[in-house]
Amino acid sequence: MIQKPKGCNDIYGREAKIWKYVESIIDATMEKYNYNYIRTPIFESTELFHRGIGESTDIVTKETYDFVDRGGRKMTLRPEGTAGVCRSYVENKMYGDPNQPVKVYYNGTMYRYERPQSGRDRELTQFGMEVLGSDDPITDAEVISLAVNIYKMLGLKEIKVNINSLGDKESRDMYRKALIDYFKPHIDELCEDCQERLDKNPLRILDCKVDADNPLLKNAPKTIDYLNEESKKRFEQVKEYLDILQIKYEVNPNIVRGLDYYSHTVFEIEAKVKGFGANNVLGGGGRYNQLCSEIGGPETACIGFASGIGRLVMALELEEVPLPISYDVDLYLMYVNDEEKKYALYLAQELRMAGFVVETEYTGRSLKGQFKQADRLGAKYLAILNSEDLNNNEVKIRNNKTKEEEIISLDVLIYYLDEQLNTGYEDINEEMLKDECCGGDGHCKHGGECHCHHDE
RNA sequence: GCGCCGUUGGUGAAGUGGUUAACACGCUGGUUUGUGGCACCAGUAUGCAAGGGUUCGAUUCCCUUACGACGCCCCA
Repeated sequence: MIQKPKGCNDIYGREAKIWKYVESIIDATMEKYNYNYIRTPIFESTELFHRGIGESTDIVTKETYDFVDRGGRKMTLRPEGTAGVCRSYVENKMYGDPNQPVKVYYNGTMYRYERPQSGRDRELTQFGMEVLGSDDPITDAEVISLAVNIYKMLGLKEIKVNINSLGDKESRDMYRKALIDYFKPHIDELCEDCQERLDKNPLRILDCKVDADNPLLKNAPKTIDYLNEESKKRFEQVKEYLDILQIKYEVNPNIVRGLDYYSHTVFEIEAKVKGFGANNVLGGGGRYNQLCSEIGGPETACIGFASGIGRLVMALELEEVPLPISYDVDLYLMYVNDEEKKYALYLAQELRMAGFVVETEYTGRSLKGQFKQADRLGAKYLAILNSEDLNNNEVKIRNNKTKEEEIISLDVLIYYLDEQLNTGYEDINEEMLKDECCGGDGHCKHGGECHCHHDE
């Protein structure tokens, strides 16, 4: 049997419905913040990622999907979205547009050659946004709050925002040196991995799982102490703006982010949901003021954020967030003989064009089988086509909830269904409101007694 | 790149070195000449991930590969 590639997924059924819903919320929220949708290629010149991400980590050397095309060009499936957006900004000379900063968002698949585990696949879908062309801390705050608000709009409650500042390049280099000086005399007290990290990536030591409880880490120099005056002031402003927006955050000096291109603000948003595996970060981002110039453009101050949709969907499921997803069909058309079948085919089209969700029979089931199928589909109404009725220009309609049947004239069928189904929808909406009316504590926001049904 | 555990039908799964691979759900048909969801009856894997090995004989033991799950490294 032909299997899908390792670490890739087929998204279908209920899960696919959730994805579409999540993406619709992302689109709607981005539009409100006036971020414009951007699509860039799924593969780019290998060089873009090498120069953009930096050569220092394992990432570029062994964790990308590289290939040579038929023309001998070195290509790489994009492992992230930021580099492509920056390339596009530079190549299309968007920096020349008087309308600065340029605010864009994307949503697409990324490819990383890694060993799959919980919350980590080889093909993943990320959405993200970038603000290019402003160094004002107000953009840092906007990006962070936009990210948080998308999660909130989706109904996620258990999220935590961690922020930190790496300062400018000068601050960052000083800090890196201070860390190495601090850990070097104590190298034997660190785990094997950390001993290797010391020279390669000392900031990562702070994030080590093995040494997490080592007092050495708690007393290690903090990024914030190594910020120069300007960087410090900048960070304070970001925090002030976040306070104004009432975004809760925690300053976490261990948030370092792995890539070379980050400076100043960096942040991660965690899902604090039970059942998440080792990878519980929904998304993260930060400021990258050097990237555009590194790939050949003008120096451009930028900040961005990216988030994996797979993990997001996982969080929504684990948190059991109620989602407005409908599986039900309005009407299921049943028939037995060929004459009825032809009419069902015709009628289904008419009703669909009139705006109803209509299903009919495709596999020649018995009438009994069709009743069962209608239930599986959650059909609200059944139309039981009968040659005799049809000859009288009528059709038998059954309310599949009350089991009541009525003979309806075909001339008024659309009107009849519209009336019936509209009341049905109102019922559903009222039920949904009830579920959300209190926070689970029994005190109804609308005043009065709470009639919500809570499992606990 | 490293480690650990898995892979039996449409689904959940039991099981064994040896003629017919449990059980349940589902599905299809019948009892019910066009109104089911209950009940009863019947049908439903030429096969136990793939390849190789050990063996008289392997789904069952061993090896390799693929994929899945979880963790490490890394984390964009």
